[in-house]
Amino acid sequence: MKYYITTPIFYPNSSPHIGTAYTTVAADTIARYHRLRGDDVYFLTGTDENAQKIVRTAEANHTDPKIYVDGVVKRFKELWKALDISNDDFIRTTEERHQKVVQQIFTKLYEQGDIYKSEYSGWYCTPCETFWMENKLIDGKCPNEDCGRDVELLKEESYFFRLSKYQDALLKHIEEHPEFIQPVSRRNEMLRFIEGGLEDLCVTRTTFQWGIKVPFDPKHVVYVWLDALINYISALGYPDGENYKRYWPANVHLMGKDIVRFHAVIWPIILMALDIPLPQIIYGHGWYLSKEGGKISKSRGNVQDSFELIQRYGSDAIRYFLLRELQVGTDGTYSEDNVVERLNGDLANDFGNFVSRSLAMVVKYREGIVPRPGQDSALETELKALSHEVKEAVEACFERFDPASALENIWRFVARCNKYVDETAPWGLAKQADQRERLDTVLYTFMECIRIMAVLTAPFMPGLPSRICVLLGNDVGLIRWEEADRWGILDHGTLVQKGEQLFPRIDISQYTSAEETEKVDLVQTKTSETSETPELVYEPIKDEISIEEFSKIDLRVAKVLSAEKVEKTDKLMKLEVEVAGVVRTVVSGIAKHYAPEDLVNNYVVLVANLKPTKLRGIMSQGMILAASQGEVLEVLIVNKNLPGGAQVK
RNA sequence: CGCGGGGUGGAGCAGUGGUAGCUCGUCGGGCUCAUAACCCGAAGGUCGUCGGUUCAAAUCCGGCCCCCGCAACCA
Repeated sequence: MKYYITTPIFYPNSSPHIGTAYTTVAADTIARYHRLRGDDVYFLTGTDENAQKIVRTAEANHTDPKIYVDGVVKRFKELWKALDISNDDFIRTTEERHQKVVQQIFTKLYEQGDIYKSEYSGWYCTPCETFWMENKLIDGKCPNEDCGRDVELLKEESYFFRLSKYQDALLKHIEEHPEFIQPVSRRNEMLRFIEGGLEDLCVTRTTFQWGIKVPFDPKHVVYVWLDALINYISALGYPDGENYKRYWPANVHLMGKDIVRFHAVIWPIILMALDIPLPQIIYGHGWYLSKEGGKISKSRGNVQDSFELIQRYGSDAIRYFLLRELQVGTDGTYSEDNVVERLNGDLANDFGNFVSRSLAMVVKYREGIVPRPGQDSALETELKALSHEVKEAVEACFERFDPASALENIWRFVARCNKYVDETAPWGLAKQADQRERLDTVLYTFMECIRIMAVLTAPFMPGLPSRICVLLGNDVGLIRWEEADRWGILDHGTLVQKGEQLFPRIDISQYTSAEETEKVDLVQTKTSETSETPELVYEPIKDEISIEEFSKIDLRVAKVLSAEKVEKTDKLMKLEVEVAGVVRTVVSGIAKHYAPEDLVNNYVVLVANLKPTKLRGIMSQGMILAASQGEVLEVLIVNKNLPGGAQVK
């Protein structure tokens, strides 16, 4: 059976953090599982490089987009290698093999009328240099209070993809294939979204050049999704490639829940328009959130360097944690404490310790030679039945894309093995001469338990099998999925060794101090190392300006008369300030950091001559100065009793 | 009323009509092969809240409160 599995292609606008690694680790585990079962697996991942955001980030780093992207892509590949990701291919959307296919498909869709040229239009106010949506206009004039002048309809030429034409066909497909979008919560969401009506999608831009050009109209660049989604077939060599014929349609596209919409709407419609079979399953998993409940992201300052984590705990442990902790379909909590808890509890105490103690006994009581087993007792029979039950449960979990439950089941077996040690008490048997055969059976069973544990965990922790095989007499052929519930596989007479601990326990106190010193390191490296780190912590210093240019900005002290949160927004606060004897309304994005009463009667710094603008329907006349870095924000407050209106220079 | 997810013993989570379960933590005991690991036992929950359906509700229906993500929004 062929099995084609993909991850999304990632935006290389910064290095991947541990949350984004989940999709790839999960896909890798599924891919490895299918390979172990003998399937003909193709596993694809890659990077989505044709985005405007990339250009901006590159500019901020004073470098060429291509050079910048090459650097980040290298980091991605290194990370996947560090995490033992076994992808068969890595596609970059800047590669010719991809661009060629996108252009070909674009042309085809255009020729058959599914893509058409039209205009992307908006009302433009020349003095304000602003586009306005039709519904924002006041009496057909510029809504800017100080302006109110006529606006003109300006158009940007654009190509559109006829999503609407395929809406019904798509709905029909989703309804007829309940497994198409998973889990069900995502499916329901998508059904509701599509039923709400699809609008044709704008698929080109003329305002920037970085990207794939429309072959017959090169001033247009293909825009985001139409380009990105096609990677799933361009990587296979569509339309004539061997791999395309062999692997398409995909068995599953795995992704985070945020991009299910594009995969469940735009992608199937592209394929329908091209008369290509649709992928079988689109699976949207949840996310890792930080302990505080927020998203893991750089702007929140809770991102930890993935390489650092892998180096500290090992790829297998990190993979185990990621796969074990996130419950299917919902969001999970990430924190380093949890990683250590899982590592110590599940991997060191349960798994690693069982391996140690059982090998130690074979070495101690039988000189490391695996004995020939005698008659089974009820205990062995029960253990064997459990291995069968667990194997089947794990297989069912893989069918449902549920690695967390799969591991939970495997650990039922691990726990049972530890209990078996207690029940059989080999140290007692060793003291009784007439229990020699019984001890042989028990010790042999131990070794088989280790082998089975290695087989079951192989897809999740790919570093483990080879390490365990070394302990069990160096036979690399021991890892066969179909033998996960068969017994009597390991030859008696095999010489085993104690070896090193598979998962040494982590000392919590040692690790916390390590984290603190690392923070100091980070600050130091971030300041010295500027070009190396793609994740810029500081905005680059802007270009020089003259004193004349600076003097155009009129900064004034302003007294806050009143403040209130703007309804239905998270960040906005509406302030009444007094400056130079005039009362002004200012809207500011500080509501997350200040309560209204914290600001009233304080003197703040106002950019007094900034062009007013409307925010959530409220006209804001100026801007309050505030310093911010990551999560922290502080409004500049003037303490001496300066009158509202005093100049700031 | 923009869309969606969630509120279950101290913590993190399972559990879609019939004695409320898992992991960690806590307390007590056992064992000594092992990585102060392993095994057994115990304490601890009005399953957010109010109302409804039912012989029976964590589970189904309705109202409300709270948390989170997306979207919007940082002049």
